[in-house]
Amino acid sequence: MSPRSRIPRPTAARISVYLRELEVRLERGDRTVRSREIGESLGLTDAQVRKDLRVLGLTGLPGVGYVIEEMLVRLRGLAGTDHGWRVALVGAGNIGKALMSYTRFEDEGFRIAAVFDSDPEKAGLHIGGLEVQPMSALPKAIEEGGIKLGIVATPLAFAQEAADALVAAGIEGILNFAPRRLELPASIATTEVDLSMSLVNLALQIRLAHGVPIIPTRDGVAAETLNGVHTRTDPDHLASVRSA
Amino acid sequence: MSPRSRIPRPTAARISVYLRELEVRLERGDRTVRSREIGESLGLTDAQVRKDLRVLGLTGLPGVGYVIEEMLVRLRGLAGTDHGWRVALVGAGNIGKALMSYTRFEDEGFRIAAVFDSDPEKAGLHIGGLEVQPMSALPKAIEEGGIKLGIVATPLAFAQEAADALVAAGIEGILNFAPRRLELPASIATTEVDLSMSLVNLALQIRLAHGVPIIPTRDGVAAETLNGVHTRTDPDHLASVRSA
DNA sequence: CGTTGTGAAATGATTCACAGCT
DNA sequence: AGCTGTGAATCATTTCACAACG
Repeated sequence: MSPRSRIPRPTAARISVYLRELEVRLERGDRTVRSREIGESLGLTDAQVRKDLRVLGLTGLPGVGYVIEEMLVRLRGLAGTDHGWRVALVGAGNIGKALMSYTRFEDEGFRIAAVFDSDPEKAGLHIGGLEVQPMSALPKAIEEGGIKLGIVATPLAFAQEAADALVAAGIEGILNFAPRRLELPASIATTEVDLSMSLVNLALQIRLAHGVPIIPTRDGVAAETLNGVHTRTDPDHLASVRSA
Repeated sequence: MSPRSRIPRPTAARISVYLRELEVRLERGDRTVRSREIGESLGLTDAQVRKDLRVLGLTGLPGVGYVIEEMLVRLRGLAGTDHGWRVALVGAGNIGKALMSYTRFEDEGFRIAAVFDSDPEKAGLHIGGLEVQPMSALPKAIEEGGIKLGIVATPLAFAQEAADALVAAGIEGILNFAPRRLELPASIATTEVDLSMSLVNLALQIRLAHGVPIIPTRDGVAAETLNGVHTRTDPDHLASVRSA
């Protein structure tokens, strides 16, 4: 109960990256891996990798490295993807449909267990083995289905309403594809995937790397340039923004 | 030319977040905004917001705040979304199709100008006003179309090949939806959107917030708990991982 | 006035470098 | 002989606190 150890935020943000890297290496037939190898693949120093793994409760064998299978068990245990998460999807539009046929969710320990849409036209539709249900069916389905995660893939205007319905039904976390921040109780976890903003970030990387001129508006002195963010192979979420 | 000022990485990662926040406020009819207001919406301190804005070349009016329109011009100028980016999409599967009908790209200054798929079945298909072209048409279309950004939305097995084709054609940045790191020259910018990993991150937030027991394998002392990452309203990409 | 802009202090994360283990 | 685990040093970012400003 007493929190003795904490996971630094940057470390937490890297867990999913380690997970995917280790899955690739195991698939490839490797049984162990050195911190330097992981670091090279991911653009981190070996010391940083070791520090991360240590704080995640993973320990290696001097002279050898880390046992991949052991790491996977640990990391999947941390994420709970070993015991399987059941997920509710709200929104059966373009993005929703793409998610329904995204087979990789299953591989990583997630199952879309129910799909909802407020459009009566869509209710009843069968897509990818799932029947689209009306929003009225949501509370019961979530409670009885043991569903803990929700995905909001609705149009912008309906996103908050969808989120509210999920929260009211007792969901614990929301993956939000709508291009807005959702108003949520602090106890609900969220991750955002804003497709436009991903492109904006990509464009920014390019502009900043090339050196965009800054004109410090204050005193007349002008035309500095700034280098920034080369960030090859960058991933993830869990950013910058602190808790309330 | 001489880089005098640099943008701290965390600041760079927040630019797109500011951009979206300001768009919402302008739409709502606000003309100015205080650093504290932005901070409250985004979960940052007012001082941090002011520091960020300053390094981005934005300056406010003491006693009043910042002029939203001015900020938008500046930030869009930084991202280059004012002059419009042309984008090539590779992969006309489920995700690709969803992206083709994602109208928001246009609003934010991006236009999908060409779509390619290696599957001859798909070539010739018209989706959302665009004709799916064979991969052989890619180099010419990218060069002649002034296309600088590429999106990889292919199956896993074809992702690297798609990326190679884009790079060979002279693309500057890639938005990657395939669940693997792409092998790319250091000069190419990338942003990853890995849908499964987004869910993993969400699940991790929940588990870590609840306090997951860590058993420090080294000495027998067991069962610590760790609090971590509450991260409400978290966005973006541009992470943790450093450049090579 | 209330809010910006910013040095100085505090916090947090990464890198270094090497002792210790297998 | 090679690689882990980790204190100590460095580097980066955030917070504090307050003078300057419209």
